[in-house]
Amino acid sequence: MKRKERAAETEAALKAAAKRVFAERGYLNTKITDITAEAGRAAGSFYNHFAGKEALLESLMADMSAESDTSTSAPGHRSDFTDPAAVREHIAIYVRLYREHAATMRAMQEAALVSESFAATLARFTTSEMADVLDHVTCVTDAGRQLPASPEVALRMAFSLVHTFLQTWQQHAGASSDEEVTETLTRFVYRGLNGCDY
Amino acid sequence: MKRKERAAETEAALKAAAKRVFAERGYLNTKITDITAEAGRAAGSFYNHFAGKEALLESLMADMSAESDTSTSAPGHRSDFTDPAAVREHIAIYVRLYREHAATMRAMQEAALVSESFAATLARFTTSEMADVLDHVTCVTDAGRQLPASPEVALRMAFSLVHTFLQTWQQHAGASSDEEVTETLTRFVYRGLNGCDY
DNA sequence: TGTACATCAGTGAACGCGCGTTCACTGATGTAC
DNA sequence: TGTACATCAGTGAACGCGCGTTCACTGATGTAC
Repeated sequence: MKRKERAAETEAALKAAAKRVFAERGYLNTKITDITAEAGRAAGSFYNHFAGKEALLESLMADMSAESDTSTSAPGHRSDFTDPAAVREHIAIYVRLYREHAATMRAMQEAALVSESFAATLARFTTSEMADVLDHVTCVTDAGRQLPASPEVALRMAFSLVHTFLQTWQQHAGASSDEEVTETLTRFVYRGLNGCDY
Repeated sequence: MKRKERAAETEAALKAAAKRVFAERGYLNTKITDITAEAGRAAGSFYNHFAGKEALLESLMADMSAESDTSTSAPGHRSDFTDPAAVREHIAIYVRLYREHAATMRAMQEAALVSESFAATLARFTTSEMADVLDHVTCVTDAGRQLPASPEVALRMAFSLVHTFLQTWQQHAGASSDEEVTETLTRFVYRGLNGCDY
């Protein structure tokens, strides 16, 4: 079975190369031959593994989704967003996910701007991520505090804040540590949701 | 001088057509001939007025910048962000600007992803917008309250929150009025900056 | 175990599509005398 | 005011570049007997 191994190796090499190249010059600016060159393979080889650049990105996205599922299903996590630690914990998970998959995130963002179907995929991803924590937000109203909007909208704002901030922050990479970023985001989001500081 | 009039008319028609087409299918997905067709002109006519799609977008961007300058220089506006009305007023201005120039905003966003120079232009625009209100934010610390981060970073978070929210909101267009959107954003931003509700 | 054939991963030159850009042309407007 | 020529905005068919995609070929791995 050396054949399948070899094929799997090449496929992995193409995906890894794609991530590197996407991170460097972006998804839309990347040509198929950029990926194959970075992976050290011939142009034609690409199509033994993917139908096109879109299919490759879908594959990268699937990897990220899978990893996201495992990290959110960690047991015993705090689930009440009136508790600053709970907010911080969830943001930290997201910061880690973003750091690992920054290239895929950026690529998805670009693809979503251009393609309806990628926009839908990305929207589905975000929605599913939000669904996992929606009940954490309703704890705020249960505690007698007032959210800035409906739970769905408030959560969407929190997510877009985290998302955009991580995006701009990782461009000026290494400016600050994960912990600092997490703390800053936690402060703003906690206040926004709860209407008070901690 | 009928010639110059006619040329100016065509140029205006091309810009207006571009805005419509950009809004509908995005900047990157738009071909030169899409714009000329929408404007009811021949393909070749385009190059009498613009060196390319980029130059046209730069022109639209310049229009937006100009308008932004006039609207922020309105006299007698409230400039202390410990006052909810001041926050609301500024957000309202931004909501209006965004509504007017949604197509240009979206186009710039897309162009910035693909081109360094557009990324720089957009960054400059955002920075200059932020500079106009930075002192409003420092009022918060002057009043003895604690910002969630440095004034620059806190303001950047507020901006990206507003920006992203408007972007997703105008996709599901007409879901809510300008006033509602302004109020929702004001709530979240005010809390985030001041650490308390109003 | 050896031989003959089949299958598969990988190669890279070549093909062809899509679209930006050009350019010779037209008709209208402006200018010179 | 009239005539002859110049200039300009606009036209759209055609050209050509860039890049995605194909395909005949190679050498290696697997299979049949």
